[in-house]
Amino acid sequence: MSTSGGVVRRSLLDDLASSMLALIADRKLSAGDQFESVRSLADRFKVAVPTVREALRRLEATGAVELRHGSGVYVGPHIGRLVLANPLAPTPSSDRLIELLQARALIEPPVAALAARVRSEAALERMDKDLTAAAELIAAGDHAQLAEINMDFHRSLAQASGNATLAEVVESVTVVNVREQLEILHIHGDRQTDLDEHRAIHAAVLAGDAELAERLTREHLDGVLAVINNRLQQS
Amino acid sequence: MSTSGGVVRRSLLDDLASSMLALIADRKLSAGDQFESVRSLADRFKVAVPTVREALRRLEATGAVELRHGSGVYVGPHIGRLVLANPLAPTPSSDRLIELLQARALIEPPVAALAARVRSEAALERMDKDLTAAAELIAAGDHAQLAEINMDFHRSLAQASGNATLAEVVESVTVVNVREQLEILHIHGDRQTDLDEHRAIHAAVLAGDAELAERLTREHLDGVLAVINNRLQQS
DNA sequence: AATGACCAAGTGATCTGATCATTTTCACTC
DNA sequence: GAGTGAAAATGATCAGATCACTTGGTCATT
Repeated sequence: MSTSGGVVRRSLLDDLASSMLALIADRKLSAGDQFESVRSLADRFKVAVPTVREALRRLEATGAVELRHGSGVYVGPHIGRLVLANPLAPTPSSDRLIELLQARALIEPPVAALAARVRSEAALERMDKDLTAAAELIAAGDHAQLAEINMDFHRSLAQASGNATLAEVVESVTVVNVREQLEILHIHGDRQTDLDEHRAIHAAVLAGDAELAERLTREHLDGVLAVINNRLQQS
Repeated sequence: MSTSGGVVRRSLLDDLASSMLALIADRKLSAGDQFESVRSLADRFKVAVPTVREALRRLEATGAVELRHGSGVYVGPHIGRLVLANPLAPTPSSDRLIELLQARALIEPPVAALAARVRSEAALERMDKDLTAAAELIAAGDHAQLAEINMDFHRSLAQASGNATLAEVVESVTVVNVREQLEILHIHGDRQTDLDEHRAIHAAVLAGDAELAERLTREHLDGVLAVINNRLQQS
């Protein structure tokens, strides 16, 4: 009896999927590491290749593994996460978009406050990098990239709270589809204002001023929400 | 040219998956509706059965569809959601558990406040039902079921906010694995106290007292967190 | 007429084994 | 030593068959 092979029976595919996760855990693999070939897994678990592939697709759907054509199966970036953005989510309707932003305006300010108290080292540096990158992208006029980086800033801010679950939640609600939706609606806030506000939030967090960080984050998101509400009423 | 068949090429499986989602959307199917048989989908998209199944497994992983042996393929309960609890998440460690509860203590109070302002009809009734059910389960001594219902109460509370995204976030952080973890750690709060606190929150929401609802929810979750911290230090 | 046992069709689950496409490695050439 | 190209490893997809479960209807029993 050991770590591998020989599933215990229950529904084959369920068992396969969890056995493979267990295998990854046993080997202490983490995101990016190579796992094991499809054929080898089929041999190990005594099942056919298509069955293994179904199980892998299930894991792949949530970012637990990645299948790279011609290369192999790798551990995915979202292994072990509790909260996820639905990878199959449709681009949100205007209503859903507003709802999403309201949710962010509710959640992120207290997260910023916590971040100001905790000030997780690595995340602070990441925020700084995000701000630098954003400034460059504004100068270069690359608005698509800028939108990404701005979202990154919010994610870095959440990571500074030191709470991985909160970081996952914020990551999930700063989902990229939103950018597409904003572009469809031709909504663009004042980019320089956004950057300034982000800088102010960063400074507040760095200074450990929780109340200020919370207030600035709330005002920032409420501002974004106001812009969007305005534009939507116009159309 | 029409709604079905004939994918546009990009990576077959990606296309298949999104084509199937598009098909579901076109037919205006919603959770629980029967979709289409695997073989029929294979014919429609001119691909082999195992390929269709891989795509279906991908959709299944996030609750977009369900495959019922001998019966058919059905639309899943999570279709269209933005935020999800990772269905493959491991039972959290003690640290992760505390983190999770801290996240809840941060997020849920403002959600409760919003709920008190919005008071979405259906959700209020659901909260009431949850409370009734909880009282009965306490009497019956069914602690496992009770834990579920208590989580349901928190989800119903979030739904009362009228913001689907917030409801999804709260649903994701009230993930069921936590119950297992609590049982492993032999942590049980005072059940009657929990029920009383839930009732008080419900009353505050019903009365439209946002400040009170927020405060009570915060105290409630901080209390749960305190209990867990105590027990963990003992061991 | 109501009930229950049984059968048959539909459908998902899994297998076998082959072929194509992409990536990676490495020996060979220049 | 650098570039090139074949070969190996590996994922992607196909085809068709068989097993297992669900469901609805038939039919005998009561």
